[in-house]
Amino acid sequence: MMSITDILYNGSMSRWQSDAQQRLAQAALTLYLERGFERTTVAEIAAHVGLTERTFFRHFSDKREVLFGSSNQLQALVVSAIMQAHKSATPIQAVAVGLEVLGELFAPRLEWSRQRQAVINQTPELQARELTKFNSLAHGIAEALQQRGINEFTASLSAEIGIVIFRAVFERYINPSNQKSWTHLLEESLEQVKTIMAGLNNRLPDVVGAKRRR
Amino acid sequence: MMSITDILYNGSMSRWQSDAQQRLAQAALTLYLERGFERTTVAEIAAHVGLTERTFFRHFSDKREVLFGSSNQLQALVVSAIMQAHKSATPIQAVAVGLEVLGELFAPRLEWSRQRQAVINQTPELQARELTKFNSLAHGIAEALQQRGINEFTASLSAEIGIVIFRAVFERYINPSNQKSWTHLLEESLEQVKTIMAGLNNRLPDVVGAKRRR
DNA sequence: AGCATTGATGTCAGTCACTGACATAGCAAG
DNA sequence: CTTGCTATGTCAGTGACTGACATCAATGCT
Repeated sequence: MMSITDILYNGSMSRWQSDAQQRLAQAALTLYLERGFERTTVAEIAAHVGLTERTFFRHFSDKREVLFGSSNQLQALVVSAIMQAHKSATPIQAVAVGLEVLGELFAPRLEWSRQRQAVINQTPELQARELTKFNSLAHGIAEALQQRGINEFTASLSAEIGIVIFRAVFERYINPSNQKSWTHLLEESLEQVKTIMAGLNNRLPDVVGAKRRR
Repeated sequence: MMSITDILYNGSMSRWQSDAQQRLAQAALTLYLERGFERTTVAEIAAHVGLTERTFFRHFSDKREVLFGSSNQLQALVVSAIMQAHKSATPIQAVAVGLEVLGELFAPRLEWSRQRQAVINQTPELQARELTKFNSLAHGIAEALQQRGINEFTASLSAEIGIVIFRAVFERYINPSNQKSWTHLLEESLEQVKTIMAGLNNRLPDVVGAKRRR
């Protein structure tokens, strides 16, 4: 069974020039915070660590991607947890198990996560990239659920609900005034979504039905 | 009370050169379908309707945005319907009402919607833009729900669940093999999400709990 | 009719993200 | 010491997007 560190560890550490990648990512975050994303040029980032624009693009496909290196690891973690969830777990329970393990991922990097999120929240281009990462994560989760024998429709709906919940939990977890644990916030959000959907049963004096009957 | 056509009608029609915008959008979709998004240049699109690259950018902020002109109207429609939903409707019912009216929007434009979606599905850049539109729509819905007196947490969760459901419905509605009505697909998806969330109650032989107790 | 105004468009020069082709240099293994 | 691999540099180029300024036709006012 893979441990968290197994999954997180980047196996292929080339011996020279150990961490151009890391240094570029750090410099990028710093500059994005100082000058803003749009007002910092890739050449600047590279120069700040003694490298060239061209080298930056050999490490990151994109000016945006430099902030999203960890999302692959995140996805691997969630998927792995979901596949190991108890066989009798329902789809939403499996997703919950997958999301719960992320608490251990963010706890140590709280301050970094806040800075990163501050930049993203100021930059539409980065928000768009974040959304595509979430979308990719949803697909990964849906796939994992299908391997648990769940049909595609249920799997993708469950996965996307998982993302909705993840985003809600993360936003509140990151908030400086938050006191609650990751797991606690997760349970609250799950419960809230369940409650919301139970609201489907409410009898209406017919407004929806009115159109349907036409 | 505003009608659909009231909302959709673009009030400020300048009399000259009435539809450079429309013609650019049409040419763009056509070219994106033929050559693919990345292999068509903005200059080409403009040239195809006898205009200049610079003029394109006066009508659309972006090479992508040319495919998303109708999303503002869509958002206005949904929001308007939600605000007019019966007072006793639960949050998810209000959202359902909002989504239902979209059936009338897509039915007449089915073929166009399919072509547009075909291009988007082939182009990551456009998928990202689509996700930001959905995100914006979610914010609009959440705001509308808050104006109905719903707290922010419930409102934004309901709104994002609404988006998840919308995407599921739309994807199936667009599918050439689909026979079901928009409303029918909507009801199915709502019911499915409710069922999924009900799966939270399943008693587990403890896998989730195991970690929590540690 | 004549003239000033306004809004849509054109022209031009420039910035910056990103790419392909080719060159260099350090370290490793034989 | 030579051969090879890999990270990096250099350079030229494309295409999205912007700002500044010019043009031109339709409008409205006199």
